[in-house]
Amino acid sequence: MTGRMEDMSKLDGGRTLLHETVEERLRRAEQRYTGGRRAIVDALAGAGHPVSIEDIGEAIPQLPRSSAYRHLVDLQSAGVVRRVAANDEFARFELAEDLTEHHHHLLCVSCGRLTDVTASESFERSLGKTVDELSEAVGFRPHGHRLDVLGVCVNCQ
Amino acid sequence: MTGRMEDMSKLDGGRTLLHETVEERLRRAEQRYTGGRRAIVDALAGAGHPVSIEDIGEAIPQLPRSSAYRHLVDLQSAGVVRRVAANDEFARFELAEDLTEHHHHLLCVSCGRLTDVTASESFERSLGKTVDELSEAVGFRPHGHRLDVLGVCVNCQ
DNA sequence: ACGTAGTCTAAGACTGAGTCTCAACACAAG
DNA sequence: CTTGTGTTGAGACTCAGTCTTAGACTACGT
Repeated sequence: MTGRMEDMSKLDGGRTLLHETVEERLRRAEQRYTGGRRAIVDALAGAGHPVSIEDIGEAIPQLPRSSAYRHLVDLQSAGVVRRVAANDEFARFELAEDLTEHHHHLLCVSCGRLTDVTASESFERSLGKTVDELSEAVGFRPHGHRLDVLGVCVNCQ
Repeated sequence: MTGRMEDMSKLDGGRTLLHETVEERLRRAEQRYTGGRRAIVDALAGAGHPVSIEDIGEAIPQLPRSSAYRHLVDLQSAGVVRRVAANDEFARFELAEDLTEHHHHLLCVSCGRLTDVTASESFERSLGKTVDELSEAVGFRPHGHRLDVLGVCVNCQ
């Protein structure tokens, strides 16, 4: 980061609560909530879909890649960020599920783009039940699940 | 591959049909079904879960990595093999869905291992319906889906 | 204010999974 | 056997992601 980042925390909407929660989690992990980290959280919160390192580089050009990677690791171990595997070679990142709402992904097999979607309550219940059944059968202890729909997005059709 | 591989196609059970289908698909892609490729298909068919390059290297030590990677690319474009993204940095590979049966994965977040599981008919119907609804809402054209349960496997508990 | 101990950052060297190249090889058809 | 096309092994190469290091910042005690 060139110099400082004091103008990074642009006020906006209900984001204050998010930042407080993140700060709290980082503090618990004995980490500081610095400008670079805040900028990444802002980028993730504003995107509405998992973002790649490339996206982050475009959103925050002042932030060196090495710093971005390091921040993402720190944010992950503080439980703020989750790594998402797409089908290409690039990792994507999104805010931890309990900081957003439970959702699934549409994955475009042509351009690799991910889009967030939320399913109905009743489907989620049925899904949860199935997940438990499948896990129990082999002694697996489930922490969560992910459902990705593979296909072609509007732009690529 | 050192020399030839004529002793690679060990007879076994219902695998003959699989090999015929694979051969047909490769021929359609103007590719030959050689010993190295056959060995990879055998390894995938026998594993019961998506395998990493590492796994393939152990199962077929004579096969150089560069050849394994190339074969996997060829098999993918012939529609025989599918690449599976785990949550670690390593790619895994499994036979295309129409060569096995539709299934989902248990993904151990500790060791990265994937296990195949199949869900009930009725759940699959409900899942299919939800997938269609979610896709239609944003003009996405779905080709398929994947459901991964994240958690800790028996060995890692 | 001032030190100072611990944390954070930027820059770039480094690692390694996956790709590419190329010369040698296998097979099919004449 | 020869010629054309597809295949193979070996290793060089790429580049996303990690590690290292020297220097900058922050919190906190005095």
